[in-house]
Amino acid sequence: MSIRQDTRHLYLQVIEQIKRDIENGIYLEKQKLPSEFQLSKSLGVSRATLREALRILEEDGVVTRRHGVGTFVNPKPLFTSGIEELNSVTGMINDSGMLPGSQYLSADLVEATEEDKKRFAPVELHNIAKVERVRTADEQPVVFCVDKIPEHLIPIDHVREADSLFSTLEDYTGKRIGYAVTHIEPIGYHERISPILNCEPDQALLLLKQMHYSEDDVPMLLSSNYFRADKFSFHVLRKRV
Amino acid sequence: MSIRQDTRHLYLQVIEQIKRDIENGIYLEKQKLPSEFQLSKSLGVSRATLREALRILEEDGVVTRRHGVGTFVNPKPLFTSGIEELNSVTGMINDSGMLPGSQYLSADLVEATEEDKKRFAPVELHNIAKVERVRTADEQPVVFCVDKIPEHLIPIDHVREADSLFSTLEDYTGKRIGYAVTHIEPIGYHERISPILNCEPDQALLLLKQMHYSEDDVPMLLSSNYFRADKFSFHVLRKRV
DNA sequence: CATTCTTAATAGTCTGACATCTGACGTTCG
DNA sequence: CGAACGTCAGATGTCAGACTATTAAGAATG
Repeated sequence: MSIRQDTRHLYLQVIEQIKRDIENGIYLEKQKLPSEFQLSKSLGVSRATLREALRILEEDGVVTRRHGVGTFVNPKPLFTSGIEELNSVTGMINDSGMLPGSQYLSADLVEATEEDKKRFAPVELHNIAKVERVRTADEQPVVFCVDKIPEHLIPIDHVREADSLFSTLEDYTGKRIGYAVTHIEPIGYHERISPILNCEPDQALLLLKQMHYSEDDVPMLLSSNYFRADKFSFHVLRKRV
Repeated sequence: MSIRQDTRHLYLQVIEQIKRDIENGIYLEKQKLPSEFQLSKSLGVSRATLREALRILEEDGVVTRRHGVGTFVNPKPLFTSGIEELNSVTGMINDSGMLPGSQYLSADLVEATEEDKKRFAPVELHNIAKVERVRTADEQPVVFCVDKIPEHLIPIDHVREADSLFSTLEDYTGKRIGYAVTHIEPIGYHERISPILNCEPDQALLLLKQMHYSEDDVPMLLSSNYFRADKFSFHVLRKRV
């Protein structure tokens, strides 16, 4: 038994607790939450702290607050797991109820190109591990992946054994991947990749070229994923600003 | 002189004020903001209110807060105007410093398909205006658009004259488009559209199929935009959840 | 010189109070 | 009877001040 299980800030824990409670059906959609006074008592935090948590939840669209009325649980988003939610390819295949797999085409230590260096800046790098894989769902090839990882982050031997590069990288470095800047590009036909994915000539691919960063903004992984558009569909909630 | 200029909640005004100050260079990138105590004094609000504002700014990635150290202005938006920011095609072309234009191919009142009805649900519709246009930037064709608008929202005559369907629709209905659910799809070669956009056979297109909603969630416009991928680039900040 | 201690500054949290808004109910008056 | 108004309770919004936890940097120590 540790003295202190959770050293993170209180308001973050409160956010998670409330999200959990909504998830678990303790607070129902469209229903009013207990008043701030009651909630702060039952959560064991001050009203000020609770309010910071509720602000964020409101900002995230989880709840709606109305002055003089109360705080209400928003109906579930219809549009979850859009493209703005970052997930590993393994995770995406898992989520669709299929069995993820990998076929290694190559895994080499190569010299970083100028573009690589620019992308990974300000981290200095000379050699990078370049991994080419075909990702499969129920044995069928669906994604072609080119991943580049700075040499010092993970030994190349580990890379070869990994099924999910994502979690291997996280386990090994102890850092969690927090976000990725992703460029979206359509590919009509790719001389090399399309045949590998068993694509008909008219089957287009969607290329997501992503620079992954740790939660503290350290560049960790540059990957180019070519998705068969008939196997994956992406959507996004675009908001007017 | 009104009794009261701004009836919105204080913390919202504080957020805007701080954003303005950052915009205007009063607070510089990477620099530390004044302490919460000082800031609350200079803004004339309580520390609690200021903190709610700072929380949101942190959540939005505008600032970073470090316990015991201070609040810092984040270096800035490498990632602005990603795909999650909804903008009309006219707006996008404008933003890139080019002259937007439209070429009408057709504008007819047609019967809604079953799929249309499903998309626009729960609004009931029978006939919809279907508009096909080629959007140009500096006279060059860059986007092919198919827009569908429920008949009752806007007379078809108005549609034909409109350069920006987006703003015409907003002006006419008095409702502002708030967001759009967008499906992302790569198109390799389109028999009809590719030639219209003067595309080489290997030039892929990016199709954004969007259902636009007003701020109060009323479906207003269904549009399919085929972008020349060499003329537009989209990116998105994907966050781990 | 390296390590530890002290201290100042700052964000995090708590308490209790008052202000303002909303919705519901009851009263008044035409 | 019905519409307008008044009142009130309960909720979120805002405030002031105090205390805690964390960090960084300088001082003291070995």
